[in-house]
Amino acid sequence: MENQKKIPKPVIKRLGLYYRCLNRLSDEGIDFVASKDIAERLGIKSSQVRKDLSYFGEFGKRGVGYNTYELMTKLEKIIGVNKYWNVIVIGAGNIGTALVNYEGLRKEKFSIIGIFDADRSKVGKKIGKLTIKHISELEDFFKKNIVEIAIIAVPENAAQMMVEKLENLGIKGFINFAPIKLRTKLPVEDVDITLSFKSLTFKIDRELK
Amino acid sequence: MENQKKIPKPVIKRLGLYYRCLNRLSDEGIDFVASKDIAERLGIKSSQVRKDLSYFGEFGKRGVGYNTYELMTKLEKIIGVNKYWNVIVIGAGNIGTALVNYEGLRKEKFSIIGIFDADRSKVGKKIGKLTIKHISELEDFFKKNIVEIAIIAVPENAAQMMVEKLENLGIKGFINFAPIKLRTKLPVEDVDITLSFKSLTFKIDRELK
DNA sequence: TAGATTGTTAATCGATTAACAATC
DNA sequence: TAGATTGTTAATCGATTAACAATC
Repeated sequence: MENQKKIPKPVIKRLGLYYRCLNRLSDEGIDFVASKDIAERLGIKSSQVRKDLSYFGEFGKRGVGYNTYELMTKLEKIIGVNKYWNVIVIGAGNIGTALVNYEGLRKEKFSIIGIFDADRSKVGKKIGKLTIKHISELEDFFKKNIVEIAIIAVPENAAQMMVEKLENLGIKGFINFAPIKLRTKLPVEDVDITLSFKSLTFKIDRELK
Repeated sequence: MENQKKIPKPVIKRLGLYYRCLNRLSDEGIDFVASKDIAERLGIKSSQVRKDLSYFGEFGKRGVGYNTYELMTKLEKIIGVNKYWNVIVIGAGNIGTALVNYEGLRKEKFSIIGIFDADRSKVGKKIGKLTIKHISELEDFFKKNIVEIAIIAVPENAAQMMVEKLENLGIKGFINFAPIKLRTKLPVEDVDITLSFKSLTFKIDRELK
């Protein structure tokens, strides 16, 4: 229920953290939890937890806290991981291969159902249970499968072209590993581990925390 | 030169983006660049570029812009990637293995010089040019090598213990892949790809950009 | 009831941006 | 000089936090 107020970007990032935290609490057999407890585990303020949740509804009981399982289920729906998402990987290089092998994704409701590469010498090779397909097979693949998310793991110069092709085929969003800003009207999440390393060295040199 | 004013967190994140952008411009043979051009490539405002840079000095020429190579070199020093950093990986699972194989890190001045695991059945196996060592060999390894950064790629329950061990051995900072908040006085950068996926599905469901 | 904790408001804090004098 | 673009100030915008009435 409730307001269609604009959700601040930092809140979106924290939703996943809350969800993860609730999962842990649930595993630990904790049935009720106060915003203060969640905040402590995540190293933030309890008022921030309450404020963030308030964008989506009223999930707590005053004087008591939140029902762990109930809030977890609510967050699951809000984030959209109450169902499996079909994902394809574009680019069977180092990153693409690693992602297909990474079982963590599937656990979090993301199923990689295909991997594609432009290099014909890679086509036909197996990665886990998947066989690398050629880029030219994409169109056909979209006809036979529901594909929602594409992981862009191709070199920089090929990324934008692939994005346009996939947009035309009806993809819904991108996880982008190419070190470039993608031009698209669809949602994109950029991932660049080397940027994290650079933030770290900056902090180390300045003795920041 | 200049002020020891506090650097806003978002600025730290953008430094790497600026550096990357300057690298491209340099490759493209562009000798001078205006803040407007940098901003356009990154999808931000030119005043933000100028303001961000101003925390570290005056690098431009009015009416002209910035000398690409010069600014790149300055940023390199500011970020701290004007030298190589020695990195070890803790945990030879999926993520740890992928990182050792990922040549992108070395290109960005991060050399992985060791990988460690608690599982003795993995010890002795090769990943690229490295041989997996047992956790118990860490102390000795620190005596024989300069180790600055540790990548935590072990399961959640082992992460905090490893952090404390490494802190005692004199590590300077952590890249953390464990889905947990590490308690340490040293700088940490958390990396969690599944969080990016969750932000994406949230946006897809709400038709946000 | 007494104690605890929510949901929300208002105050504070921090980051972004427009605007412009300085100057190449 | 005329035009362009910086570096910086001040205004705006957005996010966090403290505080507290509501209520379990």
